[in-house]
Amino acid sequence: MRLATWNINSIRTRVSRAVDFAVREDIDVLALQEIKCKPEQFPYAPFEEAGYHVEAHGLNQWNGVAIASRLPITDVETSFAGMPGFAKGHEGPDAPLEARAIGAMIDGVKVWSLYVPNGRSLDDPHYRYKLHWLDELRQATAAELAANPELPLALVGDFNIIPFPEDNGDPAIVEGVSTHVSPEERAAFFALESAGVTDVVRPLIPEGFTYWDYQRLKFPRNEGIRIDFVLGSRALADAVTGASIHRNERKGEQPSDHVPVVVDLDFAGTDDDDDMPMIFA
DNA sequence: ATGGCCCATTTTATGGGA
Repeated sequence: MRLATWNINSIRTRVSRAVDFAVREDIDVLALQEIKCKPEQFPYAPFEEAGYHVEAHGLNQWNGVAIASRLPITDVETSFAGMPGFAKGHEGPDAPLEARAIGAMIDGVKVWSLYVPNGRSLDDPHYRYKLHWLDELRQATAAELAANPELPLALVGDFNIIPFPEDNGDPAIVEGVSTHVSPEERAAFFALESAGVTDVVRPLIPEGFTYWDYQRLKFPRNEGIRIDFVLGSRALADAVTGASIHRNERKGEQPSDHVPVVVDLDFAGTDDDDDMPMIFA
């Protein structure tokens, strides 16, 4: 399986970019974030003509996530257990859920396309929402893997966290001042490791940005940040044979401000049966 | 001079993005 994640920043504006990329790169599963539309507004036809089935989750013009797949999709979910909601002036347990998660089983792999809340500023209610959302994601992930430790599980998407100082090439994002780099956000990101998932791209690609702001010539100056990740359970990580960050997708007409991140998975090479020897051809 | 963008919307302002 060749699995990609991409914050597309409006699928209606960039549908040809998304489909062209998927076809050109031979992607089996494309997880999208920020589709910025409702399911009935999603441009399904170009995907279907290219052989992809799409499951989309969107409630309004904000957020929105989807999974496009050439392989059969089952067990679609549009929120994880405990996922909190948010609305202006409407914090708390009864706040409405946003369209920030869609999960599905695809060829034995559980894939979640995630769009983590931005946080806005350190003193904003949205920041507390972001930390709560991440803590619930950690708990849901831990529970899912406790119930099925051998599950190949992929949490992919825009995490809106810059894990390491070297992932921040944007001088506008300042440690101690800005969101995305606070100790609490980084702790929430690394706490996902305790739930059983790790960044499977980092070992193969130690350096590289996935987002450059549209403003102030950030891309030509290479003042980007690394915030888009593929986190995998042990069974998934053991199957990774390659990874790539598609920096060229930031170029050209009407790019998204994010670029795709791709991982190659080969489960045939994984010996996950303790009683049987590996069979070599 | 130290800024310069882009998206969607019951659009000509506003909310959101990181």
